[in-house]
Amino acid sequence: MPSPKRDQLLACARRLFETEGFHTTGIDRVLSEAGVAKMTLYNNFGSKDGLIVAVLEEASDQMIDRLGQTAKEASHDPYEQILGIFEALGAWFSHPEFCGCMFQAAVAEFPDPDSAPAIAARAHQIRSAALFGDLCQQAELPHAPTLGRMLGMLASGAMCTARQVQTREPADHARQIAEILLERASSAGFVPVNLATAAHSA
Amino acid sequence: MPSPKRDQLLACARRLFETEGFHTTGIDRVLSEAGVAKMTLYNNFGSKDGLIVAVLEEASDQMIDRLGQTAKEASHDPYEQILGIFEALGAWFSHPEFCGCMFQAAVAEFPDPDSAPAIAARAHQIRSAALFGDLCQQAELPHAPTLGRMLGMLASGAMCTARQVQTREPADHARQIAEILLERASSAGFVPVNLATAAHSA
DNA sequence: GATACAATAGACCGATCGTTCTGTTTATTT
DNA sequence: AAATAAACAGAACGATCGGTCTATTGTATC
Repeated sequence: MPSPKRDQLLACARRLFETEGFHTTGIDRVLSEAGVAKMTLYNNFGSKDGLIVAVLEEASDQMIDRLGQTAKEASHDPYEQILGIFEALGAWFSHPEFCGCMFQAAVAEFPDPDSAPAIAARAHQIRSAALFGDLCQQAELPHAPTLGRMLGMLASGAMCTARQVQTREPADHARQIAEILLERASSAGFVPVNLATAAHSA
Repeated sequence: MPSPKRDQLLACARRLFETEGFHTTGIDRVLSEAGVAKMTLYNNFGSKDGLIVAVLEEASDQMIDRLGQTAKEASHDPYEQILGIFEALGAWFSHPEFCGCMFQAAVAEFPDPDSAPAIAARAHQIRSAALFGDLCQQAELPHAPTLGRMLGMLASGAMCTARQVQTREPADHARQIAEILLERASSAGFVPVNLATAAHSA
C-alpha cells in the first residue's frame, strides 16, 4: 500500500530525525513540515516509535543496498570492493549535511535494548557486519566472519569520529587500517581473536 | 565548595544518565533517587544541562586519569601501555553493567553541536585522542598525532560495537588491530593519510 | 537563647509531549 | 448524481517535562 502521503511523511521524518535527533524532534514538527494530518501518522505507523522503526528500516534497506551496489561498481575484486566501501564512507563524510550515523544515534537515544527502535538499529549493524563478512568470504580470506566484524567495528569508529571532526579523515584512516588488516589476514599465521573458539579452549 | 549533597546528586545523575540516557531521565527521578531537593540542583548547577555538563566533565576527568594510570601500571614501555588501554577496555566491556560510552551517547542525544553538553562530550574525545598521541610520541613512533587519532577511532569503534554485542570481543579485536597498525607504523615507509599535508599538496 | 542565614521539601507554573477524538472534505462506486 | 468509506485538519486530552516560588527547617553567630 504505497501511499504518497505515507512516503512524504517517512522522508520528512527521516530527515528531521537524522539531523535533530529522535527525542528532540516532536511529532507536530514532523507533521507540519511534511504537510500531513496527524491521523495519517497514527493510521500508517501506529505511534511515534512505529514511525521511528519504519524510518530505521527504510534507511537500513537503502544503505545496505547502496553499499553493496557501490562496492560492485568500485571493482570486480572483492578485496578492492571492501576498500571501496571505506572510500564511499569518505564521500559521505564530506557532505556538509553529514550528521553522523542515524543507527548509532538510535542506539544511544533508546537505552532500553528491548525497545523497538533499539532492536531495529541493532539489526542494521548486524547486516553491515554480515556484508563485510560476505565480501571477505568472496575474497577468500580466512576467518571471514570475524574479519567482517572487525571491519564493521572499523566503520563504526570512523562514523563515530567523523561526526565529531566533520572531515573525511576518519574514513581515510579506516581505509588505511583495513588495508593493513586485510594484508595481514591474507598472510599465513594470522589468527584473529575469536570469542567462540576462545570459549571452547577455556 | 565540596558539598556532600552536591556530590550525591552528581553521582546519582551520572549513574542514571549513563544507564537510561539524558533525555529519558527526568529531573524528578534524579532528585528522588539522590534524595535531594530540587533547589539543590538549581543552586549548584543552574539547569539540567548544567548538571549534564558537570557529569560529563567529572566522568571525563576520572576516565582520562584512570586510563593514564592503568597504562602506567601495565608497563613501562609506552608501546605496551597503548595495548594495555585496549585490555582495560575489554575489562570494562566485560562488566555486566556496561552500557556503552556516555560521551558517545551525549553526542548522539544533543545534535546541536553548539549545545553545552555536546561541547563537553567532544572535549573528552579530543583528550582521549591526545592521550593516545602522547603515548605514541613516548614510544617514539613517527606521525604520533595522526596515529593517536587512528587509535582513538579504533577505541570509539570498539566502544560503539561493544554496546551492541555486550561482549569484550570488540576490545580484543581493536587491540589486535592496534598491534598490527603500530607494528606497521614503526617500520619504514609508512605514511598515514593526513588531511593537513594533503591540503597543502592539493 | 534569640536572630540571621542558608538550604531544604514540595506545591506550583507554563510549555510541550504523544495520543485521541470530532467534524469536514475528498474520492470512488453504483 | 447519490451514497459510502477513507483520509483529512485541527481542537482537545492527560501526562510529564524543566524550572520557579514559598514556607519551613536546621545551624551558626552574637
